[in-house]
Amino acid sequence: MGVTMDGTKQQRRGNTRQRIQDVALELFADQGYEKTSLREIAEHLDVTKAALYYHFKTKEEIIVSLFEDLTKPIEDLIVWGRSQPHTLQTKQEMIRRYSRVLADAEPLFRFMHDNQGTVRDLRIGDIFKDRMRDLRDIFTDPEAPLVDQVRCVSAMFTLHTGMFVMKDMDGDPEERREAVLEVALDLVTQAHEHAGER
Amino acid sequence: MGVTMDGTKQQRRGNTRQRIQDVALELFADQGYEKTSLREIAEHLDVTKAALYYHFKTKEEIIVSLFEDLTKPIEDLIVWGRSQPHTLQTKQEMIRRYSRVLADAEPLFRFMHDNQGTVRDLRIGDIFKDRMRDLRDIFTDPEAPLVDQVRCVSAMFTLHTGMFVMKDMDGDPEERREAVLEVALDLVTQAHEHAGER
Amino acid sequence: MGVTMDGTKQQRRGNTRQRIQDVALELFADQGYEKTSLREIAEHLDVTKAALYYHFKTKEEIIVSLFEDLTKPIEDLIVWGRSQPHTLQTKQEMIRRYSRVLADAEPLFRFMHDNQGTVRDLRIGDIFKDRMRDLRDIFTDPEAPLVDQVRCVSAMFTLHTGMFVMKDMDGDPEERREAVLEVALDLVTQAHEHAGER
Amino acid sequence: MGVTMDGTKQQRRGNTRQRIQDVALELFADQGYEKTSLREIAEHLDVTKAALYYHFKTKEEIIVSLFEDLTKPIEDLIVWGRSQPHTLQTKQEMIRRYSRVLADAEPLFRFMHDNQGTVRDLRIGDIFKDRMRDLRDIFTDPEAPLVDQVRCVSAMFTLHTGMFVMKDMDGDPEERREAVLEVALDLVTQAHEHAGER
DNA sequence: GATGAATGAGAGTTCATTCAT
DNA sequence: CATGAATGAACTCTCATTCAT
Repeated sequence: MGVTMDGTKQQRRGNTRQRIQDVALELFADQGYEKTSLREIAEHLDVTKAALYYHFKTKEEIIVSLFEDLTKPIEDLIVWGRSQPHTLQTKQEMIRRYSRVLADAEPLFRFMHDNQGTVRDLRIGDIFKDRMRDLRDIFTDPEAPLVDQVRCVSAMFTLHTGMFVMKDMDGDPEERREAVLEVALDLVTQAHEHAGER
Repeated sequence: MGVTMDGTKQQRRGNTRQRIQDVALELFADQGYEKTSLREIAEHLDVTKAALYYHFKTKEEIIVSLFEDLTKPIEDLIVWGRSQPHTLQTKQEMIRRYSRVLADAEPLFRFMHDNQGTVRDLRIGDIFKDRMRDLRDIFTDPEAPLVDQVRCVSAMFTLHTGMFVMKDMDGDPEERREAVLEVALDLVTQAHEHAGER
Repeated sequence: MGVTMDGTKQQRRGNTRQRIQDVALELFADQGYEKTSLREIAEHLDVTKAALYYHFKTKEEIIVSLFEDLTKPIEDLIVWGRSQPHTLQTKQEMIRRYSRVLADAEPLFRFMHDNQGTVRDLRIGDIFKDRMRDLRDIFTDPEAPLVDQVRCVSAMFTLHTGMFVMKDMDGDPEERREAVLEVALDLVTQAHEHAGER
Repeated sequence: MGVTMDGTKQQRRGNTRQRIQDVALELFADQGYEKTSLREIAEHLDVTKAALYYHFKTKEEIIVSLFEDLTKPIEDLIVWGRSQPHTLQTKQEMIRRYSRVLADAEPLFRFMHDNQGTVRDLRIGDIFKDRMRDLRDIFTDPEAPLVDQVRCVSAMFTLHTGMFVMKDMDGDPEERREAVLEVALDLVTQAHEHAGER
């Protein structure tokens, strides 16, 4: 129950779980997982810590739930990628879609990027690693030369870098996004071309 | 003091500071900064926590000292880069040297990579950011098209990714290192070529 | 409500109170009173904690209710004992009946035995103490020498010990029960004989 | 540092560990292990909770340390018992000594008696069980009839009961102690006599 | 050059209990 | 007859830090 202007308590229409997730994600992304305490999350929501435990069994479960809810689009992307022919077009489209996925769940991926060490220790670490590998396996031909495999991985991580590290570069964000995308597309294209030459 | 064969304690003539740094770096790189407690460091050294405070004023100072001691090569690289003409050769040589620098202080850079969020909050965050910017400014012509600037940044981060993320890829490490280097070199070369076309 | 084969919930026509008692006793006896949480009880029953509060006002009331329901036989035994002449036969028969009572409500008495400190703080502590005193007063003649009073108390507690402590002794349980009973009977007999000698 | 009459702080001459044990034992014996919080112990000592953790790694370690420090006499008794011939005299002397041991470390054994369930879960549970078995093996001849074995165990537990349960009986404590001892001695004597008859 | 002893702040977690629905 | 949502108080435990010796 919250407090209204006249001091009475107010119904929370069962959206508390969602609100916890929202606040937690914001704080996790801003300050990191370990530096964000449950007290802090609770205070932001005007709830007691115990309330958090009604909705989530542990602190880790909060981040796991966020991960599970927000990485659905990546799973979808993997499914889609697997259903397509392994052409250059497909790979380019994958890069474009992946770029969009990252942008849509920016806070989560910013969190993952800034806390790679922490994430690895959490239960989501392995899952995330698997997803990354799945994506890579769609981009790269395991028979391809190592250098082309690297190019593809580099394309993926260029998107990450573009989102989370180049924030301080000049130019407006949208322009930068396009430039990053172009470089990533170039990388997969080059990787593919060599394949054709073989 | 350590324990010798006859059970007596042994002098560690003044190298304790160094030993603290060594152990701390190992633990920070393995477990992260916040998940490594001073108690843990002290135990690994068979010393009390208070002893750490004799050598370092705070926990943060330990990592700062590591950073300062170990990033000298990057400073040198920047100085060198600035003293050279802005040719493609220079940039390629920079990439090669940077790659070596990363490899030589692998634990520190692995730590920085895995704990980007934490690092940002620490005092070293700004310093590191400045270094990265300095490097970038040597690689990229601020007048160059955005996409080429991105390419150069991407080259640098490809080296990072190659060191800390692609560990699970097949192939032996040395081969992988070379492949990564090749991709990075390609990226700066492309960035440069376009510049020439203008 | 439970789950039937077609997935719908099933009536538990008013026996929930009973089921709570059953599960609670089992858990209390196994883990102790304080180490058993209401959450745990509720989960075992596939019911919410709040449901427990519909049937019992507090956690303590659960154990009180168990105690009241299950120690009726002891009350009966006391009533019977008082109605009999204070002969040796009576005392021996009391021992036999007491032994049976303990065996019949084994989990409760095991709980009481293992948690004597806790029980003392609970509301049932005093009640139980009174019952024990009542029993003792039937066994022992307050005029009898102290040593004989001790013998009678010892007889009673030998039965307890026999049930809850000697579980790890060799021999099959039934044999052991009889041996324990024989020792207890001996003790009251000796107490009585001395009385005769006076 | 403590507070003196004039409000200044006072040295604690390194006896804090001992003081923690003393206070903890008193509270554990009075209220039980789980119902005694570390906050409570700390407050009694005018120290912070963290100070307790300087001296003991966990709450359980406090009780373990008490157990280890205070049950040495039982170990000694076992050693002594094993070195003696298995005569009636030995057994009787064992009973007498055991009675004294219990009296000397009364608070610890009162705690053990009142919290048998808790003790079982703690690390000391198994150790204690072993000690009891060792004692039993000295008292009882494994070849003896079951009923005589029971008599011996009963003798031991009569001593316990005498110390911790019969407190509310009339008569002065010393008289009661003697009466209890007499009953226990009788029990082992009877057990032994039967053996002779075989 | 280092230790022993302690602190204050705070962490995550669990508990019995309440109450509107 | 029972649930969903929440609370407040307590818990054990850990941390970086301090300081007299």
